[in-house]
Amino acid sequence: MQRIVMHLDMDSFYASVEALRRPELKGKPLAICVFSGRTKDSGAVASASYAARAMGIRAGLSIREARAKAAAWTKAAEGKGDRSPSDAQGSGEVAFLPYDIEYYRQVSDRIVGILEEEADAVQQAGIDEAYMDVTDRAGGDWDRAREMALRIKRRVLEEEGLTCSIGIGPNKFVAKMASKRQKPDGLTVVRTADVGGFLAGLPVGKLHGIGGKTAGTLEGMGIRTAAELAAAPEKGLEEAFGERKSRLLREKALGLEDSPVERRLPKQFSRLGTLKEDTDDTEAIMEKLEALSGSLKKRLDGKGISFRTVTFIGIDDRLGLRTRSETMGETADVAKALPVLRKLVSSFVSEFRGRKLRRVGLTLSNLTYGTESRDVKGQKSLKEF
DNA sequence: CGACGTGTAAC
DNA sequence: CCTTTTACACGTCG
Repeated sequence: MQRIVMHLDMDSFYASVEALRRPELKGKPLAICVFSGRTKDSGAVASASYAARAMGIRAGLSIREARAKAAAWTKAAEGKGDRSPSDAQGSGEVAFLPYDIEYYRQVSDRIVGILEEEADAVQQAGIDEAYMDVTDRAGGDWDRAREMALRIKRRVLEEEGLTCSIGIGPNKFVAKMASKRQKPDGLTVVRTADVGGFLAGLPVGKLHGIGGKTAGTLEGMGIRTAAELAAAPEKGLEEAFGERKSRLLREKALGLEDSPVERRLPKQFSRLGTLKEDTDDTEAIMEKLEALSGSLKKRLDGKGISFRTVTFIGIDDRLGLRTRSETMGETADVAKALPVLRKLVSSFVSEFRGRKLRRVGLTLSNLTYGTESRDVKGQKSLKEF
């Protein structure tokens, strides 16, 4: 049977969730911010509501830049005595709210619960998106799949008060591209026969998985659209990208992909934070790492996860990132990670003497789920579950 | 092959 | 002067 896959993407997820908590904010320009704590306004925007996006505020901007955009907008509106619809909704009063990932995770988990009731298989792909395989339930019928998507959108709206956009296609890649087509509150179906036409005119950089670097290289080769990429001579691509990646690029251009929708367990957990001031002092760094590891501990303990590999992440004053890691002989808990981190940090600072760090963090990986322990060869040595 | 470090990508 | 978190590919080393 022809596979049918959906991709659901929540609309400006963080901002919409905050608007639910504080209904007076609904429809207003909101910027959900990660305040780094270094200065009053240091940090970045993690998500912006649609009213804020209309002012040019979007995820990734520094909070300072976002405030400048908000101010510029207000000034322009005042100067013209203008009250256009988007700005009647509250220009000049962009709400800059702190981001609350714990809470967003709770909402996200409930939405995934809904999806699991509606689909044959669900794969979470980030806090605000998920793939669903609906082949069996739709009986391979695109119209039925569309009805299912409408039902999912209705349930998410009724039960969580949130809108989302859904794309439907013959595989995950096309479904993902389709969900981006119409937002917010969109629904886009791309049948197998329509895949070619759907992708052909898209700039290569818009294809999921092709970022700035790859798009730049392709453009340098005169390849600008998916159709041009699909038709590009194999030889040139392989010279630039190697065999494996070339094949991947070609498949993207053609919308060919067939990986299953499957529940995945995280392979690593990490936390990164900004130091009050740049430092090369092991003790100051350890203090920050202890705080960060505490929040990781909560997440791991709750799920009964242990790990073998600890990675120290250091980001210097020029924003260059370096890592140092060590794998232990047996699975460990967070308490055992601290002495390992201390070792990694001190070797790091002596190696990069004079290079002060701005941000530090840690990653825990090589995970073991459940209560079993594991020896060096990765064999389960106690109870299987 | 496992371990380690880096780059790319998406969020 | 700028966030966070995760995944994965690739090169290299022993």
